[in-house]
Amino acid sequence: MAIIFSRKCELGIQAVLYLASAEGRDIISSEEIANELKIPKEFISKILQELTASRIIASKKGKMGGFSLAKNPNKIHLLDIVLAIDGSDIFSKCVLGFPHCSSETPCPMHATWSQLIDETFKMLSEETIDNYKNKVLRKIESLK
Amino acid sequence: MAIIFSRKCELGIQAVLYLASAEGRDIISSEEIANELKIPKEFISKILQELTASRIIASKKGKMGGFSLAKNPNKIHLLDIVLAIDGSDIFSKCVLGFPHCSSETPCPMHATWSQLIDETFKMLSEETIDNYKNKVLRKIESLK
DNA sequence: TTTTAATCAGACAAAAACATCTGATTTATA
DNA sequence: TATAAATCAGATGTTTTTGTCTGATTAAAA
Repeated sequence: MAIIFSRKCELGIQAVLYLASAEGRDIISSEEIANELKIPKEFISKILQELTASRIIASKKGKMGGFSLAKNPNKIHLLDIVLAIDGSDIFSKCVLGFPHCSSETPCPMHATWSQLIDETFKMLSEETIDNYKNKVLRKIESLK
Repeated sequence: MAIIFSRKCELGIQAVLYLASAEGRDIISSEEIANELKIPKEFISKILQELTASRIIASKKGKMGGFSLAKNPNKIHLLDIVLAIDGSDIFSKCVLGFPHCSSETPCPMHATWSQLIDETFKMLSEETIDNYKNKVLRKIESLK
C-alpha cells in the first residue's frame, strides 16, 4: 500500500493544529490531545516528544504540565512538521526507487514527477499552521 | 519515513517499462529483468505474478518461458500499475489520517491536498508506458 | 521420454513501522 | 514535605512490508 506521510507525521500535524486551535489556553496535556483526536495517549506522547526535540512545540514537565506551540502559528509551516518527523526523503528520493536519480541520470519519470513534487513542496512550505487551525476544530466535532 | 509508492510498485513500474523497452524481442525471463534492474530475482518474480494476475503483462510457463506486455504499450497507463499493486488508497485516503474525510467533513488540509492529488492522478492516468520506455534503457545503462 | 529451464503458489524469515509499557524525573499543590 | 499528575527515556511487543525459500507444475529441447 502506498502512503504519503507516516502515521507519526499525520498525527504530529493533527496535534500541532490542535495546539494552535487552543490559543489563549496556555498548556494542553497529551491526554487531552489523545482524547480529542481519538488516538492512543502513549503513541501521541512519543510524537509530542519528537516535536518538542525539534522545537516546534514546547513542553512543561510536572503536575499541570503539557505542551504548547514554541512559536507564533504563522511562523510554523506544515513543512517544518513533515521534515521533523518524516525527513526529506519524499522530496529527494527517486519515485521509482532507482539509485542516484537526478537530472544528470534521470529515471523515466524524473521530469514529470519533479514538477508535482515541487508543487507539493511549495504548498507545504508556504502554508502555515495559522491558516488551518480553525478548520481542525470542525473536523474534531465530526469525530464525536 | 514517508513514501509515495510501495517498493513493490516501484519495481513493478520498472519491470513493465523494461518489458516495453524490449519490443521486438518476444519474451523476457524474470532472471533477465532482475539482472538488468539489479534487483532480487525472487522478489521481482512475485511482482511479475501480480502484474500477470492483473492482466497488465502476460506470462508463458515452462522452458523458454517468461513475460511480455499484455497489450500495446500506448494502452498501458502508469495508473494501471499503481492501482494493481498499491490500490487506490493514495487517491482516496485522508492525507492527515482522519477517518471519513470528504468535502462534507473535510480535514484541515482537504482542499489544498485534493488539488495536488488530482493533478497526480491526472498525470498517472494520462501518461502511458509508451511515453517512457526509451528513457528506461538510458537509466539502466547508468546502473552498470 | 527424460532432462532442463522457466513460472506459480504458498510458506517462511527479516526488517521496519506502529504501538504499548514501565519506571524515572519533574513540578504544583494540599 | 508528601502526594499527585504530568513529561521523558528506553525497552518491549505487535503488525505490516519486504524479501527468500521450497516444491509443484509447465513446456521446450535433447
